[in-house]
Amino acid sequence: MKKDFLQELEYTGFTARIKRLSDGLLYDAINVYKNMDKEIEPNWHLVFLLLKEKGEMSVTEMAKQLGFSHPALIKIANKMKAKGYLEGFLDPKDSRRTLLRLTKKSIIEIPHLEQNWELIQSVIQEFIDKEFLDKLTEVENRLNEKSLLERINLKLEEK
Amino acid sequence: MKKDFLQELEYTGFTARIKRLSDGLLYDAINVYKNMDKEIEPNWHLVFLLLKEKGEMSVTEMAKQLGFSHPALIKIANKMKAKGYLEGFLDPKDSRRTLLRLTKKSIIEIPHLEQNWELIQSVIQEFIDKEFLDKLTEVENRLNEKSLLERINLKLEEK
DNA sequence: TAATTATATGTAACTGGTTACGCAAAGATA
DNA sequence: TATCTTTGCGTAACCAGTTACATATAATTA
Repeated sequence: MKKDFLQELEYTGFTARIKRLSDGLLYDAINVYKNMDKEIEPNWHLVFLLLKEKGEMSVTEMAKQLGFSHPALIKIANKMKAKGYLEGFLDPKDSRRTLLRLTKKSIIEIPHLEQNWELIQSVIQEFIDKEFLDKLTEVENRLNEKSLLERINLKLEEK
Repeated sequence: MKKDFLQELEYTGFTARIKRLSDGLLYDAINVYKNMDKEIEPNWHLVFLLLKEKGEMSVTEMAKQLGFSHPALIKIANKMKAKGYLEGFLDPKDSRRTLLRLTKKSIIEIPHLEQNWELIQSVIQEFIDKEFLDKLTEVENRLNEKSLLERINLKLEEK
């Protein structure tokens, strides 16, 4: 199997390869959604799933769960609100917090959306397997314990 | 091991997890470089390596090798030129092409930079292993054969 | 209770990438 | 050779995320 430049670099090319993979998937996903659901953007998917499961959540909680900064989540939420999929209201117990929940429109449309998600999921299973997901989880957990930045600072101190 | 929301989603969370990993590594890398080499940015690394190996290359070739769009590569190259690490000149055989090469300054500084790269590489080896890289290569190759987008369009046609 | 500190949200400015477009040179074809 | 098509570069406009900052409320402590 012929390897490309980044693949040949082994560990050195790792970060760039993950970025390449991520960007590639993202731009494909944008196009997939463009064809399937004109109104809906790819990263709304997880917002739907999260709120479907939890009912309502604050901005910060959601950002943490999904791995975004809170300003990023606010931007996503504002778009979804503008299209009528999401509504926000003040937490009566803590008026600093804005809680978000799905609208009726979302609830009605979710079954239709789920068909698309299932299709996408079945395609993802074509090119990744359980083993890869497990390895990925290991990597995530190691980085969660100690980030790349922390690890490098430690090494620098050692010297 | 406690799983987070994205990890629990299995295949559905895959794209988002790759993105989370990619972004995390990227922002860490920015901070690492901020501490180590004030002048140098993380994604210059691969430009140095590529030109060190190939001597000189055109903008489009480099973009393809590194998985960027050509405008992205031009931006990176312009920054590197501004700091004196890179120089461009017209290809005498094809005056559409701009060839890029490393400057003397780059050649002199590369040994110093290599120390940092080795340190980073040794840290990457702490949280990924050969097996993970191999699995990643498999995934890349499958997607190279047929992208996510192509696979989904095929599935849609089947129906 | 008053003052301080911490947390939640929202906005602004920035960044690293993209796509879209225009122009010039090279290659292919009538 | 003259025209058409393709390729390569560069710029402009855009986008999804970030960090930094401001403000308001809640929690803690003197």
